[in-house]
Parts: sequence; structure tokens; C-alpha cells
Amino acid sequence: MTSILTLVAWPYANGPRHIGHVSGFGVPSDVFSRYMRMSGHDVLMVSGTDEHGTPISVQADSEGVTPRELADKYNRVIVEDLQGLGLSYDLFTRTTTQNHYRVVQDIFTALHKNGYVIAKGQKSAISPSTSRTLPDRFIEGTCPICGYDGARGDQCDNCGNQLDPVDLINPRSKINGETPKFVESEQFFLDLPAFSQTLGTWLATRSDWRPNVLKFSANLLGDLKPRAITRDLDWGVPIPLDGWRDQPMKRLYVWFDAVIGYLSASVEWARRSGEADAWKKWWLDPQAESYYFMGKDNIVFHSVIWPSILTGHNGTGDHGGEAGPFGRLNLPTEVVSSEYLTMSGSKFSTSRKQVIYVGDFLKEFGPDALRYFIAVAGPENQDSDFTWDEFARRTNFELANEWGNLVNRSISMAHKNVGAIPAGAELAGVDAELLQASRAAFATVGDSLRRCRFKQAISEAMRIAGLANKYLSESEPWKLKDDPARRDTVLHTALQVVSDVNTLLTPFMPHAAQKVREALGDEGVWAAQPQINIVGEAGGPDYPTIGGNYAAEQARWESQPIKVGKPLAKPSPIFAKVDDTLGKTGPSWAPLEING
RNA sequence: GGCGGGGUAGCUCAGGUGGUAGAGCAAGCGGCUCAUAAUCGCUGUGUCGCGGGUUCAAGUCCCGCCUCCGCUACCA
Repeated sequence: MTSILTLVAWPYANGPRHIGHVSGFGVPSDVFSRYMRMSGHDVLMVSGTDEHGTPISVQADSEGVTPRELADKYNRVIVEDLQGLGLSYDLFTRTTTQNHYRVVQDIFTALHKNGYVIAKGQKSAISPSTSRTLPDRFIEGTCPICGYDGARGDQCDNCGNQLDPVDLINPRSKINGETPKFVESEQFFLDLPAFSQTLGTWLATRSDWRPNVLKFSANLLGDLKPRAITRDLDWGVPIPLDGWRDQPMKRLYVWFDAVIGYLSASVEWARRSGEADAWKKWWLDPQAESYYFMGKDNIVFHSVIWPSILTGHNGTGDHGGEAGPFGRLNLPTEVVSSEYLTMSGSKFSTSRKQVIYVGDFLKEFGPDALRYFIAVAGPENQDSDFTWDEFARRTNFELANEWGNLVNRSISMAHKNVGAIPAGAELAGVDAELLQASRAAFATVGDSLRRCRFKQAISEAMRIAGLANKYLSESEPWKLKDDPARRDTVLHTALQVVSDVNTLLTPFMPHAAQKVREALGDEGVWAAQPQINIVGEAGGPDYPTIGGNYAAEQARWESQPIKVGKPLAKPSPIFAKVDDTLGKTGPSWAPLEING
């Protein structure tokens, strides 16, 4: 039994999340965690909403609310979406808790003490109307190199050159059109070059990561520069140093605080579980493993910046130092990055209304159809495209026909002929062969899951379902009225394989798996689902979290013998089909343009 | 500009460590009727982006090019 820490990227609370977001961090992390729990490992899975930073402030201004009110609103929406999708977090919290502030400040203090953060002046853009730092991407103007007028502060989309916003001609704010002021201001910098050696050594041992993550990270290491981790902002975690603490316009940068959420959420989980030190088992034991799940845009924060922060806290960078208040924290075992899910060929875009929100999707199609699609056709190793046509095909043909109907026909026949799970007599060759295939799949599918090869894993599980359909067609139990012993053996074998395949599919489709178990006459919780809990905190308001009692679930990664004699009711279909016109029209809330 | 990934059957894609090209869908034919008009079997098609190279052997390794997509650390 291993301690497995599943760390899931923190969705940003400036709006509802779309299915591209959950294809990157959500579904893969949950499939992985569920599999690990079923295999008997001790899993801790944490995350939360990321609620600081300029975009939240800007969005709040535009909606006429405070950043806190905006974060409250979208935190709730996101919590409901993720819970609805069945993501089995032990704790899904948020970055605006007192606990998070404390942990972030403790980490900052440890880095400061060890000499890994340094204050220095930096010229940066300020919005005159708000006095806030204006991020490069919120500035546009004329490119000094090619003269293109729509250049962004950090890069010109026309000539491709990287820019410094100071050099833009006629710079203006994308938020309100005002001209930014460029002022010299003191900020703290994380001394990234001081970690390049330690991280280089560490990264060299990570040979089993997905190649793109490894290459991208190794590449970054060659060219590390100190990076500002504070901003002139009023929305964020205050800097815990005298002379800085009370400055209303100095805050820690959102990404610095967000990645520390992995630790703070673990600490919060431990406290809420009643054993304040329980988090240490996952963070300090060198045998423990940690897996980070995210979209590819976040690789740098997880493979370079967060490991740097950990290394600095541990006092093991070039400047040495002592381990901070949390002890010697483990660096990531694996950074599992997904590519992008595109929609009909291009990126999801909120502004162009090319977007499918998780909430809308769940309301109409439920969680498992989406989980299945993402697992089998998601952007695991390359960008992949979501189309309604493909979704309808996968749902109707693969889920409903191949798998759902297999469950249905097997149970239905047993119900009609026997009324219960029949006993098997002596096995024929075909029976034994099929049973052997489904048992062997626990090793092959499990191996794929352990290595985060989700497509491979689910395809193999579905292949076994196909074998079972073939077996039924060839064995023709409906023709065996005169040979009830043989008929029952076939039905018994089919039901056993249905049960096994259902176990194999449980990490992917836990809701359906529960229904299949019940259709097979089992009782109790097979696959546990997360709950929303409203919790409180000394010195702060109540807020919703996601958690669950996963230890109580029955699901185990093994073939469990079906219970002979258990009465079977007439089954009803597990998966509903979607309307076949969906592929052409899209759903009513996200219609496809007819001549687009 | 830098970096990464893709370009394989009409469509969607598999093909870590090189050994006679694969699956599903779509199309056609046939079987079966237990089941959500479900299922099973049979039937094709490919200069594996282009050009070179290494090798007995290259979709797979190396070089160059074309093309699409993405990332580029202050949108996540």
C-alpha cells in the first residue's frame, strides 16, 4: 500500500468552467484516484478554486461586485459542477481561506529566510484609475518592430516577437482604454536560477513522464530568470514582512499562492479530519507518491515553479538553508499534463461563445457520458476535437449499444429464465477463455491506469465487453431451453464477465457502475460519490467544499465472484441514448451554426 | 522568433525500444432474435506530408523542407 497524493489543478473562479477544463485536470485525476483507491492505496486528492489575481478583480469591476463576491459566486458554480461530475476530492476548497493565507505566508517566510526571495525594483505598468499592476496581456499598442497596431504587451501576434510593454507605441489598457503608467516599484523575486541545478538533477530522474512535459520542462531549466512573485494589487495574500504586510497595494502574485494551495488544502483536510498532522504521510514520507494533473498551459508552474518553491522551502537549492516549518516536502512524482480539447477544430472561446459549459452539459447528458468521452477521445497526448457528432456516436454506439446493451441482455435473460443469478456447471472451452480474458484485463488495464494511459486502459476494458457480446452470439443461450444446465452456465459466465467489465470501468464511469452493481443484485455503495459540505473557519465566512467517504466504498480492483442465487429484477437501460440529430444540430443551449 | 505536438484507409484515430501496414465509424452482404431496431460474421481501400540519409530491413532512427495545431512563464 502506497500513499498516493493526487493534486488537481485549481480552476480559476472568474467564470464557469467548460468541458475543456475538466478534460485536462478533472476526469484524468479522478479516474486515476479511483483506480488507486480500488487497488488498495491510500489516496489523498485535493484542489480548490483559485480566486486571486487581476482577472478576478477586472471581472468583479465589470460585474459591479467585489472580488470576494465574484469569487463566492463562481466558487459555488464550480463546486457544483465538479461534484456533479463525480470528481472524488477528499477536499476541494478555495484560496481565500484563512488557512491558505497562513500556509502561503509561512512558505514565503521560509523562502525569505533561506535567501531565495529577494526584493528589487522593477518597472511595471500600473493602471492609473485603479493603481493596480496591469498584466502585460492586458496592454495593447503598436508593435515597435513591425508597426502592427494590435500587439499585446508581451508579444506581437503579427510578427511573433516577444515584447516588453514599455516599448509599445501608444500603449493602452485593454480593460478600459486608458494609458498605463510605467513606474518603478519594489517587488519580491523568486530566485529561480538558484534551483536550476537541484531541479536539473531531479528532472533527470523523471524519465517516465509524458515526453512533452519532460522536454518542455528541461528546456525551461536552461534559461531561468528570477521571477516576480508580488504585484501592486489589493486582491491577494498580504506579504508577511514588516514594512510590507500593511501596504494596501502589495500582494503575493496569484500563481505563487495558487500552487501552494496543494499544500494548504492538504493541511486543511487533515485538520478537518480531526488529525492535524495527517497530511504529513503524503508530503514528508519519501515513499509517498504525488501526481499533478493539469492542462498543458500550466506545465511551467508544476514542473519548475512549484518544485522551486518546495526546494527553497526545504533549503536544498544553491543557497542551502534549513527546512521550513513544514519539513522536507516531497517534489512531484509525476506531472501529468493533458493537451487541449478543441471544439469543432478550434479553441474554446468564451468571448466568441464557442464554449460548452460543464453545468449545461451535465444537466442534459449526465456525468458518465462526458467522462467516457474524455477518457476515450480526450486530449491525452495531443489536442483532440470535440464534436457533437462524435459525442453522439460514442454515447449511442459504444456506451449504450455495446456496453449498456450487454448488461441489459445478460441480466434480462437470466431474469426471464432463472429469476436469479444462475449457477454455472462445468465450463466449456469458450467459457473459460472468456473468463480468462476478463480476469487478465485487471492486470493490463490496471497497468495502463497506473501509467496514466487512460485511452489505452478504457479501450482494453471495452474490448472485453465486445468479447462478451461475441460470446453470447456464438453460445446462443436463448436456444438452450432443452439444456438448462448449459444455458445457465453460459448466463453465469456472461454475468460474471459483465461484473468484471463493470469493475474495470468503475474508475471511468462510477455512477453507471453503481447502477450495474445494483442491477446485479448487489447492495450498498460500490463507487462512492463526492458530497458538498458547507464548512466554517475561525475568522472567516462559511464556504462550500467537496469531500466524501471513499474508504467506505466496496469497489476493489479484482474479479469478484457473482452471487449465485441472488434474485434479479427486469433491468432497465443503464445509458440513455442521445437524439441522433444532436450531431447535426447541437443541443438547444449550444446550437451548431447551420452554414458555419 | 523559440519550443512542443500532429500530418497513417472517405471520417476519427492506434501503431514506446525499426522486422511483410491496424481498429472503430461509414458502405455492402449474410446470420441471429436474448437485448436499448440491440448483436455476431464476412467484404474493400492506403506512394504511412515531401525530399534525402543510416540499415539486410524505416510509419518507426537521422537531416532538410512543407503544412496544421498549441505553448511561450502577467488569460487560465
